[in-house]
Amino acid sequence: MTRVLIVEDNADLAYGLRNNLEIEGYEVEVAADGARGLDRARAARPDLMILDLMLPELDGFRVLRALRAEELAMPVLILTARGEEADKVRGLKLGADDYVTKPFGLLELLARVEALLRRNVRRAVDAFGDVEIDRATRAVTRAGTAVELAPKEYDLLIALFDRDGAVVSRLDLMRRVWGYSDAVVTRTIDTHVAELRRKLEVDAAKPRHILTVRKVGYRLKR
Amino acid sequence: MTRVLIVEDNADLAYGLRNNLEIEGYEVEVAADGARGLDRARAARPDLMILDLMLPELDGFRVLRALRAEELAMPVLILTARGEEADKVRGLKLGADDYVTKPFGLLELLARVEALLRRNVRRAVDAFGDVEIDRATRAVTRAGTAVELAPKEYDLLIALFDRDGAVVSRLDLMRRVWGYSDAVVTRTIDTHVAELRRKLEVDAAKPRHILTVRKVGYRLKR
DNA sequence: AGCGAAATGTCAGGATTCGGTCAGGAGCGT
DNA sequence: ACGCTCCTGACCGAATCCTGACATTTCGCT
Repeated sequence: MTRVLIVEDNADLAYGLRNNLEIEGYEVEVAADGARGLDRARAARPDLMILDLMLPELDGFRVLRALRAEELAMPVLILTARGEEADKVRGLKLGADDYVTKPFGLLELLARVEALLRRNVRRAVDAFGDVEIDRATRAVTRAGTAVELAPKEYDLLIALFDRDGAVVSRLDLMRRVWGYSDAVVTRTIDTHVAELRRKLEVDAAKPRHILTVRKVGYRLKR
Repeated sequence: MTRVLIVEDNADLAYGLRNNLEIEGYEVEVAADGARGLDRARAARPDLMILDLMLPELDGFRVLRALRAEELAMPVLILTARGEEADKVRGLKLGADDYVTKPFGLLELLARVEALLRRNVRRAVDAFGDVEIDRATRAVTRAGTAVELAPKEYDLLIALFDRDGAVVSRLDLMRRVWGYSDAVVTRTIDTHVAELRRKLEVDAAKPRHILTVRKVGYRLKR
């Protein structure tokens, strides 16, 4: 499910957007000011953010800057007021991916949202080593032969894969895969990692892709 | 220039549709009631009609019947209210070519408009395995012999088919087939899938096309 | 190098969740 | 009233998941 975060203080506009995006099949969350938007971006890691630049208190520019400083890399579509050419340019310089000028046509906005997501979505088939992942069907193959992954295993694999080789902390894994907000002390994560290694590594005892980072978490080396 | 006639009494909705269709490059005309719609269909001979079924006075069904009686053969896309299964089926029987359930997503509507206009040129028959789907008549055959599908079953099949082999989540199915916006906890989807398998699979216990993706939904493998 | 604590790996059974199946009943059109 | 369709809740088996005990590894410290 593709998740979209709308950061917009105008409740009516936000409501309209939410409705239409939901009808298109997105999972939508709305934040009414910049601070909350930033919080939700950190916590929920949406796939796309729609950001009004004109916000009370913490304005859109600062939200953008903070986002990029924290390396939250989701595409951002900014909403600018008509004629504010300078805002638009400044927004794009700060790392926005596209802009829409208010008042905008719904269709235009939806088209841009789709375009951004499509551009951002990795190729339909991801791969590392001799493992291939087909996200459309949730099918995984190793050296060409199908590997049956249980749901949690697949989710875990994706969570690791999407971080592009960077370490994913246990807490992050708990959040992304298990939906918990706090760390868990059991061996749950390790067990699933072990299972993944068994199924995807040539030698599970000497993993070459699914690596342990002691005291932190795991990472997936391509 | 492709011309579209919208027959819709809700002025706001008609306005929104007109705008978006015009942006897409169609020439659009709006009629606010059935009688006027019929007049314009006769006089302007549009390439496609978008017809709300719920109209004051002369309702959509009568417009449809009159159209077909006069052998005005342009494709007709009907707008039905959520849950009005019967209306939809009745409309299709009266010669409508496709339907969209309100509230609908613009992108979905545009996609269907395009599909209808395209189909007008060459009528497509979809197929997977030994199953064939004729969208114009909602008829399905397996190994050449007709299979009777209930409306929900057909809609479900189409929802799966249109995703081109990708997984369709339960939530998506709920939205696309049932028009709900939130997940439902009952066995509704599963029973209908079971029925589809019974009717379309060689061995329903070992489905080769309609596949379960645990924790997510179903997918249709061609 | 040797030690110990902490972190991670391993494993197996028991608990849980999920999907398949079914029958009953409501709703609706004929 | 009848038949068709659809929804629902209960039941069941199987897949999946979690857990806690134990083994092993890692790493800082002496």
